Order: sequence, then structure tokens, then C-alpha cells
Amino acid sequence: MAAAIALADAEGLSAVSMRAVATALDTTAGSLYRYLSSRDDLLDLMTDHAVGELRPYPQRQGDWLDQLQALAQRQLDLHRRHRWLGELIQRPTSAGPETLDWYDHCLGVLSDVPAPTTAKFEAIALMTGVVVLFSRTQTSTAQPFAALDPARHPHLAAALANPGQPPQDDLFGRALRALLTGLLGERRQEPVAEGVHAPDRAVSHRGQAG
Amino acid sequence: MAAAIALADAEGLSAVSMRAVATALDTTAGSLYRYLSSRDDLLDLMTDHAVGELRPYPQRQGDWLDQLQALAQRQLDLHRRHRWLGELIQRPTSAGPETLDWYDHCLGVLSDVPAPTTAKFEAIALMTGVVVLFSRTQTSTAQPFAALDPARHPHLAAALANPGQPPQDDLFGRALRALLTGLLGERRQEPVAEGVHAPDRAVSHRGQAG
DNA sequence: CTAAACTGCGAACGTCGTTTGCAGTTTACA
DNA sequence: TGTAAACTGCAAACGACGTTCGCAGTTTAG
Repeated sequence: MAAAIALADAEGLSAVSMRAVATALDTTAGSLYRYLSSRDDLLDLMTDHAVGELRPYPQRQGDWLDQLQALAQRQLDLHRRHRWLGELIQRPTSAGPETLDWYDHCLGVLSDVPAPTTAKFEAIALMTGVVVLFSRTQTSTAQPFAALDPARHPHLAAALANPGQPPQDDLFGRALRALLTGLLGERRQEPVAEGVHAPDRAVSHRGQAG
Repeated sequence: MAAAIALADAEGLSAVSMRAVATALDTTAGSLYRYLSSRDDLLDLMTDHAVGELRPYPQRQGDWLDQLQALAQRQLDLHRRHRWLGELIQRPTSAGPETLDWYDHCLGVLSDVPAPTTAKFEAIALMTGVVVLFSRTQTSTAQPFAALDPARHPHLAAALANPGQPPQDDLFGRALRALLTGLLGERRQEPVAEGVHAPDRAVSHRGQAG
């Protein structure tokens, strides 16, 4: 797993082939199957190990929004360190122990927030989504807008021609706080109607963490 | 391209192999390279065609927030129709014509919003991110939380045991509006400082649309 | 001392994306 | 109308991939 992570850090996820990992370990591809049931297994291990690097979780201070923001910042650092993580956590595989711990910690931070469980899961998933997006924003200076016709795409051309305006301070933090506040209610109270209803069906969620 | 889309709709992206597409077209894999330079080319075509299905763009009515929400709703429908799209639009390839049109349209909706270009691009990208996340939420009833120890993960266990609370109405809309409002400023005015500075470097962005 | 389990290795299978050479057909132009 | 160029399709092959399998060699347990 360590060899695979080193490979992915250096040359990207596609470089993590069974043969490449085996070569790094001075063995052969087939031998790896003594310890792994499949390549997906290896990717799961990589993912959960990376999520483990989120420790130590930031100290609990401030309200839940401050705490979640601190967690998100740590996620962002992690994703910048391991640029392959964003792709892996989107797979619908089952969560490893570190991922479970992280989810539990996030839910703990939100334990006093009067919002439906559904909203909390969505909020955590969206927080990760924001992290992944921002972690990619800097690394890819790609220009997906090659040659465009200013007549057909006036707004796009204008926006690209005039990159002006200073980028807002801490766009990441702004987006995150807006999203979390909107999903989980105002910072202090204004609780969402929490009436007692017959329990609904369990919400579906994907193992998207880290 | 149509054959590839049909395949992806029916059996997922992994079923879109050159041989499978060729078989559907009653030919062979190698023959496809008369028209495509690579498999990525095919995926690009699929992506842009799907983005084209966003037309006709919803009628312009309401303020920019209402309009963006209508666009996002159309995106959401699209992603539910083509569940492979979320994966494809995350690739750092160059944008096709339909994608360019869509970006331009979104920027047009935002043309009167006094926010930095950076923030607008981020907002559009994040809007798509929210769409992708919600498009996956319903389809995957997966249980990434298999057997978990309630002692080690008390909050997680509690949350799963008590799915109660009715899911909030239109969580999608709430998340989206919160995010956009937070990134692009309040609905009416409260413009972000738009002072005249020396032009910054062009913002980096990925071809993430649809 | 022995039997079981574990470990590693080479070879192979099937699939993948892609390339190449060869034929057959269509098109463009004198 | 004739000919050269371009286009199209096909079979075969290449290298790389994930994965399986059988066979040795080694370690462990009783």
C-alpha cells in the first residue's frame, strides 16, 4: 500500500498498476494476490490510509461551523498532498475504518445541530465535494477553453479577456460556510422544524469522505 | 457516438469499449479509428452531446439566482438520465462547443452580478458539483457503512439507527441557493468590492460543465 | 519428524486501446 | 471515360492490463 501511494503521488493513479507496484516491491504482479483480492482492494487501502492522515483532528473550539471549517481545511491540505484521492473517494465501495472514524467525528461535531440526518450526511458529502473541487482548481491550469469565437461566446470571451478583479479572499471558506449554513440552518438556533414524525426510510449515501 | 451513449446508458461507462461500440455498429474496433483518434475522443463527443441535451435553456425569468437554479434543475435531470456523465465531465479535457455554449449562457445570466470572475467560475463549477452529488444520492442505495461498532462510532450508529426526521423539502435547492448566494453575494446588490486593480493572472478552471 | 499452511514465481488467459498493411470502394479531375 | 488520389473497412497483431493457476520452496504446529 505504501508503495502504491508513493507511485500515485509521483506519477498519478494510472501508474498504479499491479505490475508497477510489484516492481517497486521487487516482486511480480501475481504475487500481490497473496495479500490482495483485487486491485480495487489496493485502492481501498490507499483511500482509507489517506483518510487516516486527517488525524489528528483539529481541536474542538468554536461552534460547529468553525469546527467543520477546520476539518475541511485539513481535508484540503490532504487532497493537495495526494491529488489522486479525489478520484478514489468517489467510488461506491464500502468505507474503511479510518473513513468511518472520520464520518463519526463529523457527525459528532454536528450532534447538537437540529437538522435532519439526511441534511447532515448531505452536508458532509458536499463539504468533501467542495474540498475536491478546490483542490483541483489550483493544480489544473488547463485551458479547456481553447479557441473560442467571441461572437458566439461573448460572455465567456469577456470573462477570459478580463481576468481582472482580485480573487476574493478565502473563496474556499466562503463557499463552505455558505453551503453548510444553508443546509444545516443558521449558526445559532432557528432550528429546522423537528416535529416527531413516523421514521422515514433510511437515507441513501455514498462512501464519500476524506 | 449514439451507439456509445446507448451502451453507457444501458450498461455503464465500463461497457463502452471500442470493441463493444464497434459490435453495436456491426464493425470492428480498429475501424472506429477512421473517425476517432482515440477512445478519449469518443468520450469527449459523448460528453458534449449530453451537455447539448441541456437545451433548450430555461426561459429567462426571475433574478439570476432563480435562473441558475432552473439551469441546475435541468442539469440534474440530465445527470439522472445519463448516470455516466458525472464521471466524464470531471476529466481535464478541453470543452466541446455545447459545453462552451453552456458556460457562456451561465456567465450571461451572471453578467450583471458584481462578483469577481474567479467567483463566477467557481460558482458554476460548484453548481455542477452539487448536481453531480445529488444525482448520485438517489441512485446508490449502497451501504458503505457495513458492520460498524456502536462503541467506536456512536454518532454514526445513532444517525443510521435513527433515520427519522423527514428529509427536508428540496435539499437540492436549498444547498444550491445557499452556495450561490454565499459565493456571488446577496441576491440584491451588496456588491463585493470591485475596485480597479492591475489585472491578475487568469484564473485556472477545469472544463467542468453539464 | 511430518503435515499443513504460507509464500513467491513464471506462465498463461482474456480483455483492453491502438497500430498497421492490405484490399475494396468512392471521389475528383483531366 | 480513365486514372490517381482519397476514403473506408477488415483482419491481424502489439503491448499493457487485471487476474488465475500450478508448482516449487519455505515456514510453522503438533
